[in-house]
Amino acid sequence: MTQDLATDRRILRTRLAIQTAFVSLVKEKGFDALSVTDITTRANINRGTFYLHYTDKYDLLEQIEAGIIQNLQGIIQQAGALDALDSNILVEPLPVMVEFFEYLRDNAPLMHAVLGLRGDIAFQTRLKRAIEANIVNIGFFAPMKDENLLVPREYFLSYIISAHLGVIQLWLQSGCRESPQEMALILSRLSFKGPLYASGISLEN
Amino acid sequence: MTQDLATDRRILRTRLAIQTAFVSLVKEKGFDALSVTDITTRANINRGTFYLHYTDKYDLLEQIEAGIIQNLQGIIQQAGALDALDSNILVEPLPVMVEFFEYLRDNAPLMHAVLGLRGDIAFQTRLKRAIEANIVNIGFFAPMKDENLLVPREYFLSYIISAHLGVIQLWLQSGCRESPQEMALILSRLSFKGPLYASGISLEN
DNA sequence: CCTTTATTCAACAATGTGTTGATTATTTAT
DNA sequence: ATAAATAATCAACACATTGTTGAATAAAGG
Repeated sequence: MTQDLATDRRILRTRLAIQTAFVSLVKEKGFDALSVTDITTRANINRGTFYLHYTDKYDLLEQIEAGIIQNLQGIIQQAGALDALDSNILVEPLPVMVEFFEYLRDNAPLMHAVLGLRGDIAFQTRLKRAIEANIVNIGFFAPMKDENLLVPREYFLSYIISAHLGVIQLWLQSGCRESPQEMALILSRLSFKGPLYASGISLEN
Repeated sequence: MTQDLATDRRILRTRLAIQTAFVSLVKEKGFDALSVTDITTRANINRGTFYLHYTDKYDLLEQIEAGIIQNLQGIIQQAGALDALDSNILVEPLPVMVEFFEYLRDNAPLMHAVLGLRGDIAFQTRLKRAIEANIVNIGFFAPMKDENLLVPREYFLSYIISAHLGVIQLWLQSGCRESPQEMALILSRLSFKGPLYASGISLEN
């Protein structure tokens, strides 16, 4: 008698139209400059209909972002801990990283809208937190013992996650020219050997 | 006869009132939710007066950000190239990094408004570009030869600058508990030895 | 003191918001 | 195929914010 939320084709159609219009409008004029009226005009739906699904454009953005985070979490969950560390990591990229980049590439317009120049800083922060929580949860950095730390754990995590996100943003901005494999390898080299080592600078001693 | 732009005390007073009100409002409700009316009410000035100085709240934000970037550029300019690389870097932080953190700490409410959770992603991007342009200009990474690169130059720069910014944001969010010296040292260790090395994980071979 | 000019004030049209109730159209299930 | 359910449309509404105006007032600098 009761049916799933949002299996009604009208609902699916409307939400898709809204989200598609939203993504294209963010690209064109940026999130700030965009109104609910803009979205519904572009989506060819009544303005009132928008409010049947979202409370405002911020709510729309958050729902889109929540979907992305869920998908990325799924990818991370499948990865195991970093227990088989060897120098292969500098030649063959981690499968989980490759999948990550494949997802980003396959959803490039969407990712561009939320992570690009006209994106959302709150999402960036939420994404970092979600990634941190997940990689810590699955014990990805299990080999990391507190007594061995040269720097506080929190700063290490912030450093490496922000670095990855920065590279991802540049990759998206430049049109995803490198393959997911190449990108995963680049990040491995930078993280495992150190950015300055990877840049060819060597420390004496 | 003509005098400097903005030496008139009324102008200085008004702009200061606007910027102070703006910073406190960003902290309270975020940039998005804040109106020109909010700002002028908080600043105790007529709404029309706001428009004598800024075209809208975005213009205000940009002018504030431009000032910050100029100040940070000044700090970088004073630093020399990375030509005296030795292991001291892991014990004594780079003076330029210490100055950087001192500026951030001394302007914490302002920096929080533009870099914090309710901040501006466009500023982040502009800041990264400005830093990149400056450190490249002064030859900070002069020892970095293209033939030695294990990864594309652009990704190396994006990686390391984003990493630094991420650590800075965390530091600001947590209330600047560590001293500028400590922070500079943490970043040196992470960058020169590599984040994973600094975290105590060692690669076999 | 006097000139300059920044600020104030009230008013304006324009645009967007979020909500309403009645109507129409579409979907789902029988 | 048809009926019941419900999503989408439409017009209208009060409300808030915007950006601009011209005239009056206040404060600064020389």
